Amino acid sequence: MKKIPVIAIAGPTASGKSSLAMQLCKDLNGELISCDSMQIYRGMDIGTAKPTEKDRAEVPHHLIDICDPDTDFSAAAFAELAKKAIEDVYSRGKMPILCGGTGLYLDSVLRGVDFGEMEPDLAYRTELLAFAEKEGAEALHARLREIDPEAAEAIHPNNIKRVARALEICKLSGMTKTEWDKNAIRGESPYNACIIALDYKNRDNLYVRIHMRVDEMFRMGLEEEARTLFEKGYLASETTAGGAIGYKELLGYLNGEMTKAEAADAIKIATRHYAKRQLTWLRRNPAVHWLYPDDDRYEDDYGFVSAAHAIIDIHFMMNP
RNA sequence: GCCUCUGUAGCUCAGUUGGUAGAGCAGGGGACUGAAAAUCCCCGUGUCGUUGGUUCGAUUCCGAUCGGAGGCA
Repeated sequence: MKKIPVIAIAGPTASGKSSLAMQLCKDLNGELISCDSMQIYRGMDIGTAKPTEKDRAEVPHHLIDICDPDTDFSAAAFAELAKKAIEDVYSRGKMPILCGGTGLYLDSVLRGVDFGEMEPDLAYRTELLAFAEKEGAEALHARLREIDPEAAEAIHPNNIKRVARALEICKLSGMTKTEWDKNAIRGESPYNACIIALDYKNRDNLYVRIHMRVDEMFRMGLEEEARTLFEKGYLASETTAGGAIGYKELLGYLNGEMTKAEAADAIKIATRHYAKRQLTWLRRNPAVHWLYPDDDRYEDDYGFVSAAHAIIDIHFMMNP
């Protein structure tokens, strides 16, 4: 059976993914499918650098603003929705173009992981974290080692979140996490994906873009947006949305614990760290085609976009 | 002009009772596959302001000198 062709634009935050993806959508009669763990939340617009109304009117965007910030979301839920979106776009004769910085989400979609039905067990999670708090991280890790030594070997004892997650999967699935993973990733990817990832020759160029973007967010009213979310109780909770960069750092300022300048600085630092982690995630994937916006050989934006087209053309020529 | 404090890693600072030094942050690298903008792991040689002296040996003690902060005039 012929695989559905898709294009994926990945890369660290503020690298220029969105504008490249937008241009490709226009050039290739495509629709954009966001793979971003924070842009799915309504009301978090400025801090997550969501595409503008104008952009969204020009090119259809999928999987943005699909739930409220207090919703429990997961990579599995995302993969399910993304699969439907891709099939929908493709069935209408358009090119699905994925774009986003959440590596786990992107991979979950592209690998065609079969997650199956399983609701998260939040009560058990809390219980495990409380256990680690009281008895120590080593004690929690020992519990996992007893049930699933292989998974325990792979996860550092200090990483209690992931140790707890592994135990949760064991409990819910009735098998070890190691076994569960083997079952889930057995299937081959249903997509013929051309993955392009952006990086900068000079890391400072990326960081300057990040700094400018954060300053711009403040000018656009990030503070007001954060205050609104804060008042609705969205930021106080332990939800995924509450961990979003740009909001959690502003909490300290809204509580009067730091100045606005200090909060802005904290946002920039957190964003730089995040960008670095995104690059680490992408670098281990041998399938990605790297593209450098600050490469001297691109005289202008047009040259850069042309390079992206060349990569896409070659990919689909060699993988029809 | 005099007195006191201070000058150590990109930044903030420890420290060496004289045997050339170490934390946090920043920065770099890595992991990650049903919470992921989350979570976790690894990486610290720098003319110890400069210059004389004492000493086997000084970043550490003494003198001078140049920056910085404060006080008295």
